[in-house]
Amino acid sequence: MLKEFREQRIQEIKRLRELGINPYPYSYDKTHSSKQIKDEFAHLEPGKVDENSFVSVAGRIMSLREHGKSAFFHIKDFEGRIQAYIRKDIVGDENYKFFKDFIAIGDIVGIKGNVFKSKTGEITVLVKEIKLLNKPLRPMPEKWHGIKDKEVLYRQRYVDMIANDESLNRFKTRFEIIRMIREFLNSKGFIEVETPILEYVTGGASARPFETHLNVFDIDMYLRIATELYLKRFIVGGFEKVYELGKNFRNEGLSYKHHPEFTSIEIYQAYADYEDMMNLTEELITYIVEKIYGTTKIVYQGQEIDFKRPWRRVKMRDFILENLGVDILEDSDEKMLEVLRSHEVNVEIKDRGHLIEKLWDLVEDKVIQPTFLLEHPVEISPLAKKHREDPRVTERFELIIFGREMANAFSELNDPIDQYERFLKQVELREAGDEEAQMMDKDFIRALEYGMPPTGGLGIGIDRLVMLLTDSPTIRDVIAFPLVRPITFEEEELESERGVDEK
RNA sequence: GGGCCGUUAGCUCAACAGGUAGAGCACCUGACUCUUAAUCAGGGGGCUGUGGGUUCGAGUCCCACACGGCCCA
Repeated sequence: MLKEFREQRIQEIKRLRELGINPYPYSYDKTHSSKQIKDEFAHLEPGKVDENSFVSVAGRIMSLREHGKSAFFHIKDFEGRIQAYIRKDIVGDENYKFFKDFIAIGDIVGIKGNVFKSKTGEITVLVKEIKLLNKPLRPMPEKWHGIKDKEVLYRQRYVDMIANDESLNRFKTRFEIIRMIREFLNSKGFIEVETPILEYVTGGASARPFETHLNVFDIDMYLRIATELYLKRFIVGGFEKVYELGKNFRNEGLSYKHHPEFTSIEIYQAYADYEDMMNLTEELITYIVEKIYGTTKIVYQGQEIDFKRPWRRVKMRDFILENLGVDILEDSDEKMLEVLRSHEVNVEIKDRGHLIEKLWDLVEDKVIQPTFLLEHPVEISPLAKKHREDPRVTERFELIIFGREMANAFSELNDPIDQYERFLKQVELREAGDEEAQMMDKDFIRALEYGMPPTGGLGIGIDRLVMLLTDSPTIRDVIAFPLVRPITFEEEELESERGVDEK
């Protein structure tokens, strides 16, 4: 069937060429987008053609209703859909025959004409001229159910975006959010910088890195797991407000909230502390939410989330104590282990840091509304400055929304001796088999020895933020081309053609 | 890694208790000058994910594998 369709189309293209029509022309002069037409002519009276109007618009034909000597169709462009109406008495016999013989659903066309409002009140282009801009070889997906097969959605996102408007819109929103973040930070004097993706040692997070090899020096390298340590080198060097928005890589599992290649932003501001970063976080995220929704309230997976400031602040110690009755600062490792076991948590690595992380995992889901979780213990925060009033904890916060970590920030540790000792502890853990423990970065220590001003740093997970703001249940819905288990192109094609194609 | 569910026409989905595989859309032919899930008449399209087994007979039951989804680690 698919093969027949393709054959038919190839024959059609041949006939077009014989008629002197290029099925793949070079450009088209558009005057309007679909949305501009709908906005500009919204005032028209139903049934009347605006003789003074002239528009030229292009897009893909998504539906087609023929009525003998006339036809209605919708074309879809980046901004939406617009209806067009073509009549034999207006375009002439020859052009109408061309339309009937050669124009079909899925084709990309350009149309020129006047604008009118149909009897049913829809803004419509009355076609004077139609030009074929591309003749696809494959059939479009079903017109009102779209594509539901997740495998096709992920492997062939272009088909998803053609068939499902909400998919196209989701990605529009994603890149809109990214643009707004840049807009916001640039307006505050932050400078977007770039740091290496290929690194000799990688750090700034607890994660297993991807390894690769640099032939020219014959050394193994890592893909970065975070941008933190290089951004701080910028601060040492004299930059005061920097950020980097880009991809990080962690060689770990896939889940609804994890993807090995993901996007984050890290922001550093000299002479600021974690309080300042909390304010920045609130301001930045409410700026985006209000710009997209026009209000501070959104609904995520049926749950209302209110970004109205100020957001709740709760200390990690207090929250775990309230919910599990265990004090992560005072109680013994044994007590914590006991609580974990009573919740049937399997603990593989039994150092204090991991026990605290596991305890937090148990209660994380209880935090729905935007909440700053404060003052994480030193053991689990090797890059954060100790709290000015309690050296057992750090000046750190995580932003938690809907049980998910959305952001992580500290008053940055700038004491080189303290940092060195923290790295040593991480190295111990690493040697004890914790593959996610951080690596010693001696050059980073050296940089700190030259002096880094007091600095506030903040990282935000862009994919998770986009999930929240587009009401997407899984991270793969907001990554345009997510990881999928590789099968060869031929296997993929066979899967859809079911062996009908002989080559 | 473990458990559960799924894979049938290009797409979205049916098919009782094991008995010749079906619908809508899409595609092709024809009718129709304000339709919008247009309508009407006709037509083509399937190795039921892959491999094995049970059976006179398997989309359906059993085993293995592949891919996907959900939950757990």
